[in-house]
Amino acid sequence: MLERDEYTWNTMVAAYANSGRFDEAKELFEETPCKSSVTWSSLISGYCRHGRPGEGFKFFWLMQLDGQKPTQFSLGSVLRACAVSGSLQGGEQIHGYAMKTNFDHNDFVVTGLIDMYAKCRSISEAEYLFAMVLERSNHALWSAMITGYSQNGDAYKAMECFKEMRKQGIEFDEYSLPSILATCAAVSADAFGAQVHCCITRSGYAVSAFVQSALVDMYAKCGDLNSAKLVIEATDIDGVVSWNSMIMGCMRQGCEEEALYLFKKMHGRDMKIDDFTYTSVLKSLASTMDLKLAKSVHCLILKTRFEAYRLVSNALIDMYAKQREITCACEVFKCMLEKDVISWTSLVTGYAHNGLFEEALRLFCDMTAEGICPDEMVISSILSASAELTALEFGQQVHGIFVKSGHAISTSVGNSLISMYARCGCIEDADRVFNSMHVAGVITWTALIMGYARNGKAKESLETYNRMVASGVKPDYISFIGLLFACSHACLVQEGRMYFESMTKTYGIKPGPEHYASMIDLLGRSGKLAEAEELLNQMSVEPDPTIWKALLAACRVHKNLELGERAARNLFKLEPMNSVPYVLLANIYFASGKLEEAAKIWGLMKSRGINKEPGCSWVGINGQVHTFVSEDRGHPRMSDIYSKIDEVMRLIKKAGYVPDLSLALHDVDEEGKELGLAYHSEKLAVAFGLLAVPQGGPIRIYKNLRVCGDCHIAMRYISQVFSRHIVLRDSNRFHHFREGVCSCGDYW
DNA sequence: TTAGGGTTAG
Repeated sequence: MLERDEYTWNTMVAAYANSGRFDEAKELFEETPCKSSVTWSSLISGYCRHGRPGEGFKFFWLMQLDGQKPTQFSLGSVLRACAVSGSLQGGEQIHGYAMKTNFDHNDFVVTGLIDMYAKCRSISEAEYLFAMVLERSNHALWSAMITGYSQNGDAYKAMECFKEMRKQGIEFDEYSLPSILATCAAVSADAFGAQVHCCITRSGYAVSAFVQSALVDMYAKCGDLNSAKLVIEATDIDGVVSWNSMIMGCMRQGCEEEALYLFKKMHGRDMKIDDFTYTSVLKSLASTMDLKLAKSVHCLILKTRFEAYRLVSNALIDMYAKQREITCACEVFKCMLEKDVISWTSLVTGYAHNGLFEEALRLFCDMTAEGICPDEMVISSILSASAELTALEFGQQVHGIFVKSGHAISTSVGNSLISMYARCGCIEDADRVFNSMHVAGVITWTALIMGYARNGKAKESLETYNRMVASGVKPDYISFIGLLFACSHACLVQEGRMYFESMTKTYGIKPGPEHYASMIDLLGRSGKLAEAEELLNQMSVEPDPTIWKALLAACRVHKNLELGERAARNLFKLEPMNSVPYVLLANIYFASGKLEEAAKIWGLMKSRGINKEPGCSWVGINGQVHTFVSEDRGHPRMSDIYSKIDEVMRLIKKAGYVPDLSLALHDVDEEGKELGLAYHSEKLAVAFGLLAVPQGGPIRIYKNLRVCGDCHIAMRYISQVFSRHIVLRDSNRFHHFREGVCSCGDYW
């Protein structure tokens, strides 16, 4: 064997270690006859660069045991390893050792320390070290500090630091530029970014791929796609990062087609395509609904083995779920070897997006059982699914899990909690969450406005709106849905008209179908059918089914046959299989004495094979749902329930309740009618609630259809006679019965 | 011969 000098041994160890061939590097290292600090540093640096901080650390301490003194090289390497792996503890240990060995004033080591502290989220430590440096003539030192501020989300300080660096006559370089541009991108500081761009053009750094991609990303994030494109076209560099940023930028601006075109162009040019490219492309595909293209991109991902990247697979799950291909989403999820919280979140949200709320809840349980700690995204998502199912107990448990996780309640979790509690009829809890939040944005306020409206508290809803405006938060499209909903459910005609007008006049928001539906409901039910019709005729878009339904319901109350017929005919066209317009129209005929016409509608309904959805009420107790239909005999405690109903009827009649026999079936005698009413699903549910819910607790009943008028009266009496808070959520709204009074004021 | 700071993504 040829004699090698120390120089050659070291070069060889470094070459193997730096290319990640650790077995060979270690073997050579062992064979090296006189190991110097350079030999050690070469091996340590290799481990630290290649994401193996544990081994880097091990050899660093072995080096000291071997009697070698640390150098700026070995210290720099282990600090980098700590920074990359986020190991603050390890970094602090090295900091202590650097002080002991008098390296704490070495430029290389201090830069490494600043970088390590900043990346370990201890920006004040980094700031302190930076302040302690007397002679700051070093690029890297400034660069580390600027990046530190930037990555810790302090854009202002990053920009100030950049300006101060320039003031002190230190030139920027290709390292400090991408950081400052990323800061501009994060806060959309396009004016500052453009100034930096001018400096770049003059300096010649525009040819650096790092600088170019940071510039493209800055413009793309600030929404200036043209400038971003010009930056790409200005040089011959075909950097994958620049293209990725461009694709993301197009996607964010809603130009998915353009994003996909760029991807095809990359593919056609045989450019490098990476995991970032695929995640951005999949995100674009999620909103295009182009399943064919989606599948071919999926094939490409499989062919190039990019499904091994968790973020790519997560994006695939999300994309398929949004394209309503939940089976494909499940397949991708199942094939993943290592799932993270985002993988689970994507599928949980995907289920909810496809209306599979029970599956979403089940998957969330599987996730916690697997020991995955839920983050705020999945918490928000699962709270919405719980709200959809009015699964209060589940929502409460999720709230508990989140509190236990020790995370502070973020705005998105807070908003979801308010909405969940309000939609489950617990408006007091919604209000409590609202008051505990430090930041209330328009979504937070709107959740509470809508919550009060749903729960029959129109006054509080309007008050909340006024408080929001007074606090300087501008209402949005959805705020007005809540507000007008509140007005319509409390018959506040004056207020409704005023808010509806202010929507366009003060805030420039064009009313949508939801706003019209509330207004027409409000005007119609308060008997102003002509005004309702006028508003309907003014609409610039075609009225949707909700609007016609509101009008038809109003026509039923006010017995307006002509308008009712118009509304019903429109509904027959728009929703041919919906039984509601048939039933309502038949009722209008019936009430106007046109029995033949009524019978015709019933016949029409039958001949078209449309069935009236059977009324059904349910009560959830200890995680179990108890469902009742009218005259149900299927519940295991039926005899107790029927005895309780007899008792209830006896007691509430004594208190003044008179059954409304007009709401009973028409073809039975008086006694039969009364009994029929007594065994409506709502009454069976409340009787069960009285038996099963301990005194003092609210009885929560859910009904798939609107509550029957007689049951509504009975609930009022029951709440008084039995001193119970009864919460009844029907298909339309919440009714809170307390001491003989309903929150809806009997207007519903 | 060994070393410090940089861009894109739910």
